[in-house]
Amino acid sequence: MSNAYNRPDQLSPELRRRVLETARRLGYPGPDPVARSLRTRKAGAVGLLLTENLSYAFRDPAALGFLEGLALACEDAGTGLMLIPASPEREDVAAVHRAGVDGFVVYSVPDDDPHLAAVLERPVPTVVCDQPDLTNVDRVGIDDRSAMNELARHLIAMGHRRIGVVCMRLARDRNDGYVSVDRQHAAHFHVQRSRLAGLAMAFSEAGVDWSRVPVVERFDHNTASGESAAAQVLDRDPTITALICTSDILALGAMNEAKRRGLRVPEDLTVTGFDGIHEAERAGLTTVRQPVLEKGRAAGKLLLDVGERTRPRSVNLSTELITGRTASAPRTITEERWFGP
Amino acid sequence: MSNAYNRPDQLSPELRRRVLETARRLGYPGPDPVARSLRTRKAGAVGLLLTENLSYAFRDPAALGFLEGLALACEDAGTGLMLIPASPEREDVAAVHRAGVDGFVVYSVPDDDPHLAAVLERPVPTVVCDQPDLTNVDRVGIDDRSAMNELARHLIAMGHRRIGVVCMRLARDRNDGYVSVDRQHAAHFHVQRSRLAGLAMAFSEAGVDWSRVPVVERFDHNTASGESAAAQVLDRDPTITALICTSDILALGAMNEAKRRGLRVPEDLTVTGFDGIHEAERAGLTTVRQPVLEKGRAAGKLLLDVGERTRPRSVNLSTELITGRTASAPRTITEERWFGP
DNA sequence: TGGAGTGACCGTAACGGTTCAGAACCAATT
DNA sequence: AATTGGTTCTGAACCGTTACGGTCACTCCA
Repeated sequence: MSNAYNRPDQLSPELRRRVLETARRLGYPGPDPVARSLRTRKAGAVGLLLTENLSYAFRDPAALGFLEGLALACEDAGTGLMLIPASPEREDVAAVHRAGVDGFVVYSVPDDDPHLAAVLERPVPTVVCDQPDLTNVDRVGIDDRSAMNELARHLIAMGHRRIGVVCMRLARDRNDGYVSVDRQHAAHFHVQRSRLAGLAMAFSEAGVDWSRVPVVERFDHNTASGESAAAQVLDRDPTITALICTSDILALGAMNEAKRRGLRVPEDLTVTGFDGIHEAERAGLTTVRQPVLEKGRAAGKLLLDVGERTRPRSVNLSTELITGRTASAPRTITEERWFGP
Repeated sequence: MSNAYNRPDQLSPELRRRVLETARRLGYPGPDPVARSLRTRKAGAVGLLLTENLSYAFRDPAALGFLEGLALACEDAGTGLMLIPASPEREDVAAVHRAGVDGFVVYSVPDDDPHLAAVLERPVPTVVCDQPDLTNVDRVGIDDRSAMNELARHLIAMGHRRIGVVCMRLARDRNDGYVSVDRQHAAHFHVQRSRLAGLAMAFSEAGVDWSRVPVVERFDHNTASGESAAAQVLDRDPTITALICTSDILALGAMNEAKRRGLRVPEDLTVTGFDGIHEAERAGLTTVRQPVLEKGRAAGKLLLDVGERTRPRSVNLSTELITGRTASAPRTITEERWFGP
């Protein structure tokens, strides 16, 4: 029976014809994929864990690019891609247990995520993208720290010393406000932690006391967050010359807020982002471009590559500093040089 | 054993503890989801069939909206969403056979699609969105014909009689060029066929000879297609006062081309779209808004709604005519009235 | 004290395929 | 005639789980 469908060469055409004929007559709908998966130990699909309301993935351009790359890799391999329903609010990891997949791709989740823990218990290969950074699990990502460090040096070279920072959520708890250095170090999101560390290192070397740099965190990732965060920083510290945001979305929001206050960018305020999304390019944002689509594709390839099983493997993709039109030397540079930072 | 994991109330805490303890000691990774699916006849996932390069779904805003809505419905139900790798180039329907899912959502495929045929053979519920329009299969969509008809009447009321039309692909074969009335009627894509029919009806009633209206088709759906298609129409028929596009993407391309030619929109040329995507709104496009996210959500709900099994069910969502800034009365309206259309 | 009732626990039979060993058959060789 | 080789076909085992019914010990009440 099985042979009639899957291995036509193993039996005579006559028998095959007869088998298929009776199968049709009996209304047999073809081999059951689940039973097949059980026997062959292959599900023909990979699971994607996002731990974020799923619609986030469809609205955030960076996540979307990743998703597209992953989908392409799966398509190439003829493998299904299953989106696991794991919103942050539901602690219920049953969905992870129920997923009939050959492996998982985990995209940008906090290191204490319960769904991630459930994934790692499953006896299937896993690839983590961006975060967390786990030893003994395959990984795809970028060097967030040095990428941000490079951007910081770029601003420092321009003369910026009085800066403000807007970053994405650092942990699973909501903290829309200022971030202590302790919280920065304890952040459960490796990516944000690294980007802040890159900034801290560069500015410390330039003689700036990092502990006095205002860093504001926002839980939700959208332009409204960027706006309110920028407002919060500018309200407290109107003398800053640059506002560094850890994502383009936040930076676009910050630019809205700057315009609302009548601040010209970059003449009155330098604004920078991170990601290199399309909208940022259109706005001429100074930012760091990371290859989001390639990240997805690399994650898929790594997971589906049955060869090379010398785990763990780690892929670091390269980033590029994009010098746009939103960063320039601060107006008050000479004055600042005089008085010191 | 099974009870220890899934039904703690069926056994004493003591035994449960002992079972779990030994399980851990033996390195038992928890119940196998595939075996469970086989036994319970529930896969806990629905399949999505797109029959379009998967990355299309992530680039086309309308498709993306649908995807988001569907993902939300699945998330609410705690169900996985599996993207089936079925690019149009590969005739290989094995992926459909291999998918361990409880049902399929089919989004906008031609009526002669082989993957669709394979889906319909599977003994699981199916919901089709937009196209094709099959009797005895659940359906979610809009009334494309009357929506487009309403838009046409809007333009007719403004005085437009000399029009050109740009539409998306009408069949699986590539035909980048003019479309005969025969091909319009024979189109394998129900949605495009209906939209053209809505136009044809409105303009025929207004005294326009539909067979002489230039209709140009493009296989690829992007702004470049809109540009070249608009160019093709305007080259042959520079006297048209309105260019009606069957999608916003095409319309945005058409506007680019108009600008390139120094034609002002809407003073020199009226341009309209269809879908109501975000970018169209920003551009002030006159178009028809359809609730893409709701379509996805409705499709998911229909599929997952275990109750009501009086099939087939059909959901028609309502559309809305958006009067933007890209349509106005033709400049030559008095002249045209004098000489007739 | 016996019998019914209750609850905890356990054994077994599907679920629907794939795979593989070996039977059956036929032809060719020794 | 017996052995060998090769092909086609059949049957049984197995994948890991859940549903179900049966066993057993224990309690409660007459």
